Amino acid sequence: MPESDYPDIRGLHLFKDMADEHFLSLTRGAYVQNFPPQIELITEGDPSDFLHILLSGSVDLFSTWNGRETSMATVRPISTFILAATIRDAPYLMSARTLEKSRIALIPSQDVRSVFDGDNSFARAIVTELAQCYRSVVKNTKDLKLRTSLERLANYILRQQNRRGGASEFDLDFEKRRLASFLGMTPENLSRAFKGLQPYGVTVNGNRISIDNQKDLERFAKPSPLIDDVST
Amino acid sequence: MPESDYPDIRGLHLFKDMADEHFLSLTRGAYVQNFPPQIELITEGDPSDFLHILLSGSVDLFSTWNGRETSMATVRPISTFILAATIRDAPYLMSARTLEKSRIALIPSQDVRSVFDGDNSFARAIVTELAQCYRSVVKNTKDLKLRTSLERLANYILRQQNRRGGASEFDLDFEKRRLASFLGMTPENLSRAFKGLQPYGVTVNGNRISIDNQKDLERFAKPSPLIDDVST
DNA sequence: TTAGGTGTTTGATAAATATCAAGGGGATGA
DNA sequence: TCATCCCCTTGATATTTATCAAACACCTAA
Repeated sequence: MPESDYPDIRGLHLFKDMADEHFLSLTRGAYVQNFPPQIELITEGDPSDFLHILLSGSVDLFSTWNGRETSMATVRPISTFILAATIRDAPYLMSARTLEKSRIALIPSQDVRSVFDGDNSFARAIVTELAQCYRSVVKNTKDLKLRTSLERLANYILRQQNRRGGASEFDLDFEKRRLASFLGMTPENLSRAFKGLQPYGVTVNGNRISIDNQKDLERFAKPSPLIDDVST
Repeated sequence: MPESDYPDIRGLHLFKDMADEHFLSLTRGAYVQNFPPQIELITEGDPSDFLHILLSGSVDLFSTWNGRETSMATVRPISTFILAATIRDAPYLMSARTLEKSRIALIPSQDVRSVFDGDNSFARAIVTELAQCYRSVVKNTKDLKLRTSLERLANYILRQQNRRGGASEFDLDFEKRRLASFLGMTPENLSRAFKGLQPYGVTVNGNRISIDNQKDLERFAKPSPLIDDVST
């Protein structure tokens, strides 16, 4: 693994407080690779040989069953993915594919587990990270079970807006059909859902979303910190 | 906290390997309480003051939004709940209510966090537990997004059957309307879904489920270890 | 510039799911 | 024993969501 990648990884909350020697023993066995778009990095059900760290690009986590497929999450740099499987030495529950050209560090899961046994601040960082991941998935379940697809879309738009500091116009950062899959609907219905938000002041032009009437949209979407806040 | 409760709690994976002195400092501040049925123990959004451990009885974790409510999980003894919120010192994402008369140990979250900082085997046990919880929720999301309600019910029945060692007849262990909510459907539709499984050899009589044609049901349900296995 | 290809949108229709209203059945308590 | 309550079921209907087919828009490469 090239030393130039060290700072990025070291800066992650997960690795920030651990002892230098342990960090080194993680990076010793690690390697970094560049992948083209649309490469399947991980297939669900496979043993979790590596903890993955996305350094640049983006990765889609998805799952399949009985010929159907659904997008579970999008990973953006710089963050790890498939941490829980690594920790439990259990098979991956989700598959992963690159969405664009991506640079990814791979740390042997075995190394992660043994350093985790020997380095307490690393173990603690993992706990915090996992608790965060857990809470994200719980929020997602609430979103799915308590809201209609129109409400999910409305709240998604508000969350995106928040991520961009509240701008009233912004571009969707991925394909609509993947957004549809992530929101648990078909592309056709996403298209209709965008229209269904017009009465609340949402205009769509290609990938560009404008929120013309913030208040109306919020009144409809009823965002809740216990579902929509990213951090807590 | 009465000493008679120590062994049960100490036996949990979470507390098994920790130092005696740390276990004592957890139990010192803890107390045990008996609750009648239908008591709301926790309200989502509240600060996570206590880690809860269910010693006997059963507890429903549920969430609400905009006047709607959905059951997220059922907790059975002996296990903890609301671990992630405790760790992150973040508000509860789910509410909890007793389903029957329940005995619950309450450990101040502050104590959990400080022991967690000082006891490595405790920290590691928490990681393992959290990773497990995370994976459960991911499986649940896959179940929700990839399956129709009929398929979810069919797989639920097979999972229950597994939990009871494969018996071809068993009783549902909770109200159908809560099962419906857990599976993400209305009580009316659950009722119809049970009928919809008759062609696959499922008979329902009150709370009693019989699987008359295991093969047929499995062929329809297509259970997958990556969604339906409890352990991995 | 044009021809394909891919992703999106639209319309028509079908399927799945929810809602509303009424009826049934078992438990509980007077 | 009967009345009451609560839950579950059933039927009719409405809403939501998916599917299928076709048109459209945009991009890329010849």
